[in-house]
Amino acid sequence: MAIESNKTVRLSRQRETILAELRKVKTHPTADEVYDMVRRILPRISLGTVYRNLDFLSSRGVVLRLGGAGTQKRFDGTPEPHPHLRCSECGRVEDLMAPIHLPSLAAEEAMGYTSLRCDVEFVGICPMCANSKM
Amino acid sequence: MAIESNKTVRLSRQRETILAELRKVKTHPTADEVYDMVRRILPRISLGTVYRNLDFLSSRGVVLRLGGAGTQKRFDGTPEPHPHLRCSECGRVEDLMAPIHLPSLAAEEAMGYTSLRCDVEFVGICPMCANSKM
DNA sequence: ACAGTATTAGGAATTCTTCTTAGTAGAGCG
DNA sequence: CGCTCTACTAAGAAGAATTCCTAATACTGT
Repeated sequence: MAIESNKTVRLSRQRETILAELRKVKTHPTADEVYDMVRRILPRISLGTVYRNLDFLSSRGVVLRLGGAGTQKRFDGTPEPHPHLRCSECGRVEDLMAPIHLPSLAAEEAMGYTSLRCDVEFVGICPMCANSKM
Repeated sequence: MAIESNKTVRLSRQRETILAELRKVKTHPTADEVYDMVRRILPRISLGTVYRNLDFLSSRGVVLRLGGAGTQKRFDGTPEPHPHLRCSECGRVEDLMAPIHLPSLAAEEAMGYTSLRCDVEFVGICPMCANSKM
C-alpha cells in the first residue's frame, strides 16, 4: 500500500456533509449514527459511503477514530491501569515501558460517572508498519 | 439486567486456563488469539466459551478489555487530543470537561513508534447506566 | 446419590464493516 | 461546449467479529 501523493482529492457533497455533521455534534457518534445524521440532508447517501469517508477523513487526521485500527477487541491480563502503545495501522497494542504519570479525576469532575479508571494510550505508527510503508 | 450477587461462581477448567494463558503473555491478544493459545491446552474448547469468559472476567475487573464496551467504532470531529469519558456498560463516549494535563512522551521512550498522539480516556459507568442497574 | 444450576460445545444468527461493480459527476483541456 | 480522465458514489453482496441458542455436561451443597 504505497503513498500516492499526486492524487487529486475531491471534496464531494457527501464527504463535505459527513464532515460538517460530525463537527456539529459534541457526542461521538458511531458510523451508523453519522449515517442517520447525514441522511437527513442527503437521503440517497449509502452506508458504504459513510464508512469510506470516515476512513478517509481519519486517515488524513481530519477526524479521530476512537479505539484505533482493527475491529477486534484486545484483552490485557493485568487489570491495574498502565499506559499502552497502539499502532494505528496494524492495531497492535503493547505496554509502554516508560513511567508516565496517570492523570486522575476528582469526583466532582467526573460528570456523574462512577467506578472510574484512567486509560492512557499513545497512538502512533509502530516500527514494523513504518518500514513496510517505504 | 439486575445484579444477582448470590450466584455461585464456578472456576471451570476453561475459565481458569483462559485467565492463566492471558496472564502469561505481555502482548494484548484478541479473542481469537486467546482461543488459539488456550486450544493448545484444551483442544475441545469453543470460541464462544472464550468470548463468554473474557466478557465475564472483564466485567469482574479481573482482566481488561481495551477499547471499552460495544463493538462499534466512534468518531470525533475534533482531531486535537482531548480527554474522553467512556461508559463501560453502554459504550457511550463524551468529552471530559475538566482540564487534564495530558502526558507526553519523549522520542527515546516511544519504543520506535512515530507520529504519536496521546489518548486519555476515563472509563466508568455513566449516570444513566448506574440508574438502570438498581 | 440426587437435585439444582453454572457452564460448555457446536453451530446458527446477528451485527458491523469492507468490498465489488456499474454508473455518476466534477475538473482540466481543446 | 464537448471530451476525457478519474475520484467518487449507490446498492447490495460478501466477509469478519461477536453474540445467541440448545442440548448436554459437570460442579456444589445437601
